[in-house]
Amino acid sequence: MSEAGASPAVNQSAKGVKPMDAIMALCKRRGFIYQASEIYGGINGFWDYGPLGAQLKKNLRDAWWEDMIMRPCWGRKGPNGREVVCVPVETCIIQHPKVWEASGHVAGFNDPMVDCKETKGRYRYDHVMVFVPESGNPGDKPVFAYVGDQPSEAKQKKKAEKTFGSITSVALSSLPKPWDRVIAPDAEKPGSLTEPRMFNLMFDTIPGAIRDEANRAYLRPETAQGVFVQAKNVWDTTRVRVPFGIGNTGRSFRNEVTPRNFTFRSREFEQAELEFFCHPDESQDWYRFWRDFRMEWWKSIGLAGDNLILREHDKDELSHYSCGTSDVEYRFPFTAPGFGELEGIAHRGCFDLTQHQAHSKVKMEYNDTERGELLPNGSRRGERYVPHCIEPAAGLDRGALALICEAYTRDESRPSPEFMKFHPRVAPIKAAVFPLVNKDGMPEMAEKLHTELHNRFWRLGAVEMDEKQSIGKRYARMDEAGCPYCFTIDGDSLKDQTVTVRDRDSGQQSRMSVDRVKAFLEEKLGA
RNA sequence: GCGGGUGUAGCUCAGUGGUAGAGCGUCACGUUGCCAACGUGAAAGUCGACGGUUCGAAUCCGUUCACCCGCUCCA
Repeated sequence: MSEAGASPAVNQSAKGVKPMDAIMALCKRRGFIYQASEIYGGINGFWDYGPLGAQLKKNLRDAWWEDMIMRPCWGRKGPNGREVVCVPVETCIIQHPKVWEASGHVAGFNDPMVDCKETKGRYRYDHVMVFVPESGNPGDKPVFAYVGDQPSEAKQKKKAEKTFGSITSVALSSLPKPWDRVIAPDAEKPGSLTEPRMFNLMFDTIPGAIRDEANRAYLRPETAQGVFVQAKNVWDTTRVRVPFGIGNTGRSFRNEVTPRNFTFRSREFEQAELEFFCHPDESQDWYRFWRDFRMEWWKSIGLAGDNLILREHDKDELSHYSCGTSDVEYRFPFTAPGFGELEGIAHRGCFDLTQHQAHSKVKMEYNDTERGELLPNGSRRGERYVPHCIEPAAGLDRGALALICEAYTRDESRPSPEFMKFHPRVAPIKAAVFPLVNKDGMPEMAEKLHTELHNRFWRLGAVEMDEKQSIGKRYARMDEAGCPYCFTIDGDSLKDQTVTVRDRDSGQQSRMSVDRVKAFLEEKLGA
């Protein structure tokens, strides 16, 4: 999952932006999100979920698991005309350090690095050399940076000789800053190199009782690599056939330079990633398939308005190995009028498996017995290849935050102006039961209904009973928690066994037989 | 990383050197017959933390932590 950040405004004014302060206050007040270690003053970049937030996030995670692993894409067929097959794994936060060397994450961890703003290249500071005129004085002409033994060396040398004639090379570190006349290795314009910086983007730790630097390991910065290093085991041991997906969810850790924007950029966060493996020839079809489905999925759980967009990366934004990447982006109050990434869907080609094959010396080729030459006996010879991979990688904390922001609604005309309009599927409290008045047999009948509903729906979320204070306050409390349906037992209920159901969003009430309540909720909750 | 702002009860905030406050929420009792109703009462804060000045600090000074906003950054 990349970090594209907010994209530019697209014809949207900032008006109608919800107040982030009020959303954060509600999150605290109602127990959605607390600051981590709050009693000690908090810790930068870490957040905890309270009871409602934990259930909300669980519902989001469950929805992902159900719709991506258990019944992928709601049972629809993939571009190959067959049902989509996905299996789960659960891999460790700490992997062998070589995993992160192969993935490219470790590069630049221990050494000062310079970045190129133009090409997005990153170089070890002490590896960057510069061609300068032999006289030592380039005047107002640019000088040419390169990295030894890289293609950039010959290219830059040619340009430098054309500019200065006889040249010599010096270390970048010997040049005075700012380097506004330095043309970076693969860049066109001068001045694109940043100051050298130490990057400490992965958290590290030292497994083993004796503290020994040689044992240094890292907390994973993404769950995806756990899938790649086990992909061969999965296709060797589980009878899954390409094309198929492997899902992995869990915590990841990044030492973000600037944690910001509530939980949006946290140092500890949870991902839900799918790596979908397919034949190279089919990869473009699968890429489009997953991109479109993931957008549709986020809409289905309540991000249905124009605050959600699918943004295809420009060519110059793509990683060098990717031939397509899209982001599902949400217009958060703090990114408006721009957007922030919820999920990246990347065509990763065979980059990751090839990298691990090279570093581990373990063949990552898949033997596809549905392909290859047809033999006289009717079977196939089989085709061996490194599968290509489509990666829909979602951030669950960002997803939960988007659900919260989208749900937050203020309507001054309502008795309870502030309420959370969660989609029933993700709402942490699914239903509540109230005795209109706490006497005359109403509490007993309410308790009976509450028990019945709880026994039926506890797997999905809370079913609450509230008999305290006035009926209006109880409705308001449930509105703020985002509970979609409240059932009230009144005097008539005891006579004719009916109850009223109140719809959170409209405030409308209707009466139904108490026997029908369970079926009503089953339908509304899709249970 | 730079600049600005904020930090006092669960939430929103008042309190500029002399007894720690309000509204809302929460809880209890009573009342209450469908939308944050009413009455009475209660609980709840080492004033972000540490240090300094002072007879005395929520208040002044220094340091620090956290959050928000704008730049920067985001392998």
